[in-house]
Amino acid sequence: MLDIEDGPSPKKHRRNSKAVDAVAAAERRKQIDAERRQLPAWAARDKLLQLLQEHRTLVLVGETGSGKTTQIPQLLLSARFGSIAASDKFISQNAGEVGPSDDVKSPYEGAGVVDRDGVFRSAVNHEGRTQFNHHTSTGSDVNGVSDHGGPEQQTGIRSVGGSGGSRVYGGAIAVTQPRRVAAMTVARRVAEEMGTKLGDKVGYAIRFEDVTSSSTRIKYMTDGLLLREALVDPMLSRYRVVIIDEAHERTVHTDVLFGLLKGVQVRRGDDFRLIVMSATLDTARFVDYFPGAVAALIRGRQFPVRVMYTAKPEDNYLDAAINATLQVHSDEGEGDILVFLTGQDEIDSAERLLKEHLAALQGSRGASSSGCRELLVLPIYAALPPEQQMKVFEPAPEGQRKAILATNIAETSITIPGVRYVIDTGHVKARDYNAKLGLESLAVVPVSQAQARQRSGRAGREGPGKAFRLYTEADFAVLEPTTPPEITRCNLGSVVLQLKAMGIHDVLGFDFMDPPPRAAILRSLELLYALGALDATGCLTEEVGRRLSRLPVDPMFGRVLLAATEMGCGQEAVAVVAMVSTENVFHTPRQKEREWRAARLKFISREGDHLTLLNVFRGFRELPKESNKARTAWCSDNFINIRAMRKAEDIYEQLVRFLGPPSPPGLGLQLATCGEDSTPLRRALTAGLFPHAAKLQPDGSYRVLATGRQVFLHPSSVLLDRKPDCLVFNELMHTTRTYARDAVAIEARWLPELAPAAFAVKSAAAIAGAGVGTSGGSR
DNA sequence: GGGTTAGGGT
Repeated sequence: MLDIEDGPSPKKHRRNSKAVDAVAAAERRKQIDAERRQLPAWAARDKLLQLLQEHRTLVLVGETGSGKTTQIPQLLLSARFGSIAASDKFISQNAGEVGPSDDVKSPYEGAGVVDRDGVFRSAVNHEGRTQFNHHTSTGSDVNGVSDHGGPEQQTGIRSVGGSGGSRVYGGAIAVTQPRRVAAMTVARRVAEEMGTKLGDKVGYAIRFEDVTSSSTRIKYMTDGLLLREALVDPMLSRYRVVIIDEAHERTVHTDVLFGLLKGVQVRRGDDFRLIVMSATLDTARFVDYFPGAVAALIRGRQFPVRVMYTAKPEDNYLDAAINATLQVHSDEGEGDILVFLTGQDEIDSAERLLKEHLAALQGSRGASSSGCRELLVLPIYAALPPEQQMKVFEPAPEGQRKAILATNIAETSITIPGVRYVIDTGHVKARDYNAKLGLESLAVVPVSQAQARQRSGRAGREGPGKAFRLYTEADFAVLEPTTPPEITRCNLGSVVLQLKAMGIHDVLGFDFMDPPPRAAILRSLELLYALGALDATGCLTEEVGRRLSRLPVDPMFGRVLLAATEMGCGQEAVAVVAMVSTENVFHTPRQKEREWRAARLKFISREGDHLTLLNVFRGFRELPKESNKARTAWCSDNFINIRAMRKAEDIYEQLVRFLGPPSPPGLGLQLATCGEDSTPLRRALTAGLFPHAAKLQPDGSYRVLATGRQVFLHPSSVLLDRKPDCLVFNELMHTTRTYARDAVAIEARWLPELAPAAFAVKSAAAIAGAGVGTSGGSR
């Protein structure tokens, strides 16, 4: 044991405190060890390993609280899937001590009544023991794992040119997450569980941060980052196992990875293992997609959530939400209320209405009413400044209850402690993309059943909860089962460019799990051709295409950067591109419109939004980087979102690293400055954004030159009261009308000069293999 | 003349 007795006294003292630390650490390890064994994933480990030995793809359903994300990678490592000796201290210490899985299964036995949609309506607790209830579902349950899913398709694996040949592959385990915070926090936890330093055996990598080393065996990372790695290393040769976690979220990145991984599997054969982890039960899609895949279930640990529906449809969900909040507040026991609304505006007005109601109630009851606790109304959405966001995480003061009015940020991205009641309006503001029109839209639509379940589940994180769905059970039944994958409803410019850069020529034939609309792919090919990233045969061009694929920005903005380096305004262009790659720079609360408008005045450039954003960036950069206080105050005073600014700064620095240095990954380009002359910058913007060039019409609207479409300048644009004759804009967004957002004034005569390919008619409609056409024509 | 869900990038 620990020797705390020898040595001279000063040293002894040090050793003593060290020893105390060591004892504390040992205690902590013991506790962590105990916690691990409580996890359903722990109980499942033998079965899981067996499955993984027999199958190259495992589709693992691990419900909330199953411990899949932290435990499965460690399990693989201990079984040498991560090519590390099993002498790993923690594992060897414990490997022999584990009893039969059934021994550790019992603590989770409990009972819950699960209805058809898999949501608890009520639960029966076993006397004195059950705190946790798990979803039960299909099939029998052995050691917490049950095989389910479709018939195995072992024959589906084809070996092409021998499985892997003599290629020696690396042995690390990659675990992808859709969000950076998740990658960081899970890595930290697992490092602690394994008793190693973060960045040693366990690490993480996200866009601006790489906390890994040559000894890293388990690497948590964002899915987008793994996709980036695939660009350089298409066989993902550093990894013996890739785990795609939260696969049910179906991000664009996971969906592209699926297709790539399928190819990797074919080529690497038995040398490679894929685990697709999902929190929802619909594994059939995954099992059908990956040849030879087998599905398994690890039960979760969630408190029961009782789901309630309205008896009749509500004609105004906002009013209904306010009434429901007040009703829960007056009728239900302790616990905070989480209300799902669709957007900032709606949240602002709900907040106002709720407060009015509360004030009226207070008034009618008189100040002496003591039976009624206070209700603290707190908004949360992504654009809210961090200091206001933080308020939802603070526990409500004694005798008060929080009502949190949230967008879907509270569905997955953040977990708010104390929530026992969820109010689901059944609506969400969702982005969609019309490929034929090249038009994004943002509209309030009904949620999917999966989304409704996710929302309800937020009530059962800390104790039994209740979910109030502001629609009828019949209405729930006719909702879409799941939200369509994002890849089927977004602009594919970057995706197509990445695929091309990875040597996938036939993008239309790429094996997507859910193929995007053909029109969306064609449109992206056209755009990339117009930008000069693809040649007439649909192949990546070296001078433009290859370089654009390396830049972590939208291809149009990448083109702006390349042009800017030639036009002597690289510095400014990098700043502008960094700023437009960031959402929500300006905080524009409705109640304080006069204030934020006044604050914005000093940044406004008459030439457009890009130059206005540049002024903001310059202003921010003048503040000392190390003075958080000064920066926070400046942002707060100017109604500017500090998170957005930090992100813009990170992107700025990353882009400078990519563009400037002479050797790879640097492109060795000159980043000169154009000072106060905006012309070079506006010309560079034109060189990349010309597919979005528009001309003023007599009625004050604009006409997009490439498509002939009528659009309106977005009311947030600084050009709204100036209306230049010609402009380029970042994107079109359809809400109440079709709006052009982020516009800059240009000269019409620049267009044929800077974008001859697009503004001279060309017939490239049937270009080899890829159906590349022209983007627009001259007018 | 009038308005922006949430994520993510070697």
